[in-house]
Amino acid sequence: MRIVTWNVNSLKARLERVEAWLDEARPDIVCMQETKLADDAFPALTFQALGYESAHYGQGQWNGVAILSRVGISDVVVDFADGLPADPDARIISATCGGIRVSSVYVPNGRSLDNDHYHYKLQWMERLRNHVAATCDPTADVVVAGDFNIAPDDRDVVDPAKLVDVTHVSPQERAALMALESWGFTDSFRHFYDQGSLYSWWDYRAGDFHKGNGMRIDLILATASVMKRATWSIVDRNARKGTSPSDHAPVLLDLV
DNA sequence: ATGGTCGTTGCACGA
Repeated sequence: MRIVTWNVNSLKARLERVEAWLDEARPDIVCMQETKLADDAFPALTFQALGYESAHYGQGQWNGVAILSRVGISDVVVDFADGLPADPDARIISATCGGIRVSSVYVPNGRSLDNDHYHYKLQWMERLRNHVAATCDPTADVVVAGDFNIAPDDRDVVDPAKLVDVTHVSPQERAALMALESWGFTDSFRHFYDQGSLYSWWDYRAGDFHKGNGMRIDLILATASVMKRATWSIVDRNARKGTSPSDHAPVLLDLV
């Protein structure tokens, strides 16, 4: 079974490339972020023709998350299931696919450390942990995959010394991610590669991709029972090349 | 040399 997370940065702008990539990589479960579509604009029939059932939670214009599955999709939950007031943004959708409880998440960017959006980001991460703890068992098959907008540690950036007092690397953000992982998750890519220099996002500007100036912020978190089945993980940076790419590359995790 | 590009929308803003 192949599980993928990919921030497509507008499915409307990216559909042709997404279709071509799905045909090539043949994933079984795809967690997608930043579809930037309303639910009635989501191209479910296009994915159906490629063999995928799907569930989408969008608002149009910004955000928007989806799950595609070739191994069934049931018990779809949009937003957090914690009884608190709904998140104003469409940033999380969960479903059961092939026996795995899967969530596709688009963690808030944070913008800057002195921005209200940064506090929203930290609160969102805490709420994500509570959501997982309330709805899942750490001994079960659970995957939370998506754009976390957090580089877990200094191996996940090019030059840590240049990243002081900025989002994605602050101790508070990293602690929030560690708190989520401590519930029972492994950063599956890191399980297979303990070196750095393999990133999942590169700014469109300044030729960052070609300079290798990226960050690893797209993660597939998996519980122990899923990790026992894991055989390899990779970032497909080829998907970041060529005409009209997303600024993120897909991350893959294969299970037996 | 400290910018630079995208995607949205609408004549800026978010990432």
